[in-house]
Amino acid sequence: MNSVNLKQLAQELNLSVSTVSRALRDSWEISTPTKQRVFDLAKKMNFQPNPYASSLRKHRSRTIAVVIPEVANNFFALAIKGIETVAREKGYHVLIYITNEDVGEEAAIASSLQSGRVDGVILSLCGSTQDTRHLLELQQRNIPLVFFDRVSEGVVAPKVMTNDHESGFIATEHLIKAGCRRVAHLTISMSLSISNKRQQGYEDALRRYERTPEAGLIVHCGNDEAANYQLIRELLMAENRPTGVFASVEKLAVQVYHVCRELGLRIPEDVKVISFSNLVTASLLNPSLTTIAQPAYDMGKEAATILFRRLEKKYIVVPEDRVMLPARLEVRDSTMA
Amino acid sequence: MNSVNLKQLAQELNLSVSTVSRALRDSWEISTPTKQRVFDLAKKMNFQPNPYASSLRKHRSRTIAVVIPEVANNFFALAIKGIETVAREKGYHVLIYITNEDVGEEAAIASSLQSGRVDGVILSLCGSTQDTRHLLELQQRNIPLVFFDRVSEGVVAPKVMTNDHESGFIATEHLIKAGCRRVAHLTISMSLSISNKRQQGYEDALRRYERTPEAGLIVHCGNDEAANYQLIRELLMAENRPTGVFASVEKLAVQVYHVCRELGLRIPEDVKVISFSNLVTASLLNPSLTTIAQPAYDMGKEAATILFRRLEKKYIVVPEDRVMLPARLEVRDSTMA
DNA sequence: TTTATTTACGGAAACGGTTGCGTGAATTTG
DNA sequence: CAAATTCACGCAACCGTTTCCGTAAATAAA
Repeated sequence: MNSVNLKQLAQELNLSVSTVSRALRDSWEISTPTKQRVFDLAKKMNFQPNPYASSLRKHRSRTIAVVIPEVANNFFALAIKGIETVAREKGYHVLIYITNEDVGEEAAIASSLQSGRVDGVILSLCGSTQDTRHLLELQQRNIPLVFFDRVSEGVVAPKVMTNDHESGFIATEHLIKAGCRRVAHLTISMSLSISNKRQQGYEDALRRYERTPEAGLIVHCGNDEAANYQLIRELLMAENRPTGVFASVEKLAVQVYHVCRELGLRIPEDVKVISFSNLVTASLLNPSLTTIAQPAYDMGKEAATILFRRLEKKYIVVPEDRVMLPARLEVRDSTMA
Repeated sequence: MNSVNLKQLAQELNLSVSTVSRALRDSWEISTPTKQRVFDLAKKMNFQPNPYASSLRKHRSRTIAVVIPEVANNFFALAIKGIETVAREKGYHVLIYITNEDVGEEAAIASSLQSGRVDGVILSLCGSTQDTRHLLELQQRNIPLVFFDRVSEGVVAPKVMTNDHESGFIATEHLIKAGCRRVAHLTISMSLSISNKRQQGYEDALRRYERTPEAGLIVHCGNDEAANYQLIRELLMAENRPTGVFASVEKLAVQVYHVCRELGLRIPEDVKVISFSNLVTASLLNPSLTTIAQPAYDMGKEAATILFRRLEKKYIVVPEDRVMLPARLEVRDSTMA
């Protein structure tokens, strides 16, 4: 283990432990020459203060938790990168937890975070979360919580999100203007606020262009890839199949591509496709995919920044910040007229 | 903060702190009825033991660090998922650190991990790492280290890797058999062992088919996307340009696609492309990309499993495990004859 | 019945920093 | 020159758990 500690430094320098501690924290109470001696020896012995002793005494761990539904997804990966960047800048450490879209796991993780292990939590809900008691309990323990992307409307906490309603509207409008008469929407959750907003945007766009939303054109997908494939397959095999598909997440767009390939449907001639996505290869797909790209990296940075603001200046109490970053429509071949 | 602690439980129950502590750990020294009383109250008061107090006392944090060069990359994202899965199963927590392919950051992170913050480290080197003193220092502090994918040959530690030499050979052979006379290799590092092995496999395949490796056909790329693009552009604009390209990482293959698009080169007619890659969209690219796919998720799980074996049973000392998981060749249109 | 052992628990010392308080010496102020 | 500050540092309590001992009572062995 790490055996060099304050006591050893103190002994070596004929100083008290407290003096060494203060010197290392550059306290004004310690004379410059003494500080220098301490710094030098600490460096020479490669002293690393035990973070757990410090955390125990100070009730601050300089550690945050990031809880996300999945990681093998460019959006969340970029968000993590943004969070980690800000965190390391601020001298914080980042614990990562993956819920695998399972509320049970999410609740278990949240519960374990009540121990004081982290100073704050950045979280993106899993698709099935309805009951948010586990998150309220976190807050009751005075552990600040910041949502990003998949936020909870029921929990009062800062939220970093994109303009989902507007984006849903734009995506749908884009398909309509490209000539689609029947536009379908693939969604992942009935409870997630972002899903509902995107769907609302979709429906509003339909009405704006004098179409009636049809239940059959809204497909609720889940976490089972094979089942999703079947749902999409049925959608596209129907006689009055849609000529445009708006996917709320990229994995569903990928499935649409596969289904079209199987059914011999041409994109964009037979079916036009648009999707929320941060795929780096969107422009290289066959055909290239029109996307609504979210500023994932910036969202991560923003969420982290808000959290650290709360952690470091407690006197600023902003119970419900809402940061809305714009998503970008990137038009490509999959929606060509 | 979390205010319910052992002392409060003890007071409430008219027991000593030590008894409550033992009861919660289900010690045989405590009678069954007492244990039950303790359990009940702990549950009722939602007691969560302070992990830092415990870590301080036990010199074990039940936390590991994962250090990777980047996260917005399906390979590393899947590896993290594998690691996190095993870790949570074992009751461990996962700290994540991203080096951004910068040795300086890697060294700083390794140095900070000497504090005892983590019980072990899982690491994938960054491309520029040559000096590994910062890793040796970790080991001197008795912090177990496990490499995955980008391993260091100079450091004695368990390594989870793929058959890079063989894969490099197979990839090159595949291009040759598809009819490529001149095969280029795009690599990311001159020091990384996996890069060297892949390149060695490439060169051995060339010799096996009676070709001489040419320096001009081996392109050393870096971290600057634009610079890489230019390098690849020059390669493919040369009069005696290669008819086959073997990319050692997927981001370079993506660049090849973009360059070909700009130059009007057809894949696979003019240039055939194969790449190490875990892209989910490989089959949907235009044209679909032939890949060497690494079992990223399993590599993460394996690395974590080895680490925990070390952490939990110290008496089994296996200084240098080497686990070699096979990569899979997935033939697609980008290498069609 | 006496002695040895087991049972079930309490006391207190760690773990390694942090910090409130105290103090002698040096310096400044009146 | 006396009094008030300031300076530079040490002492010891504290954070919450764990664990080494110790011990009274209960039980078992002799």
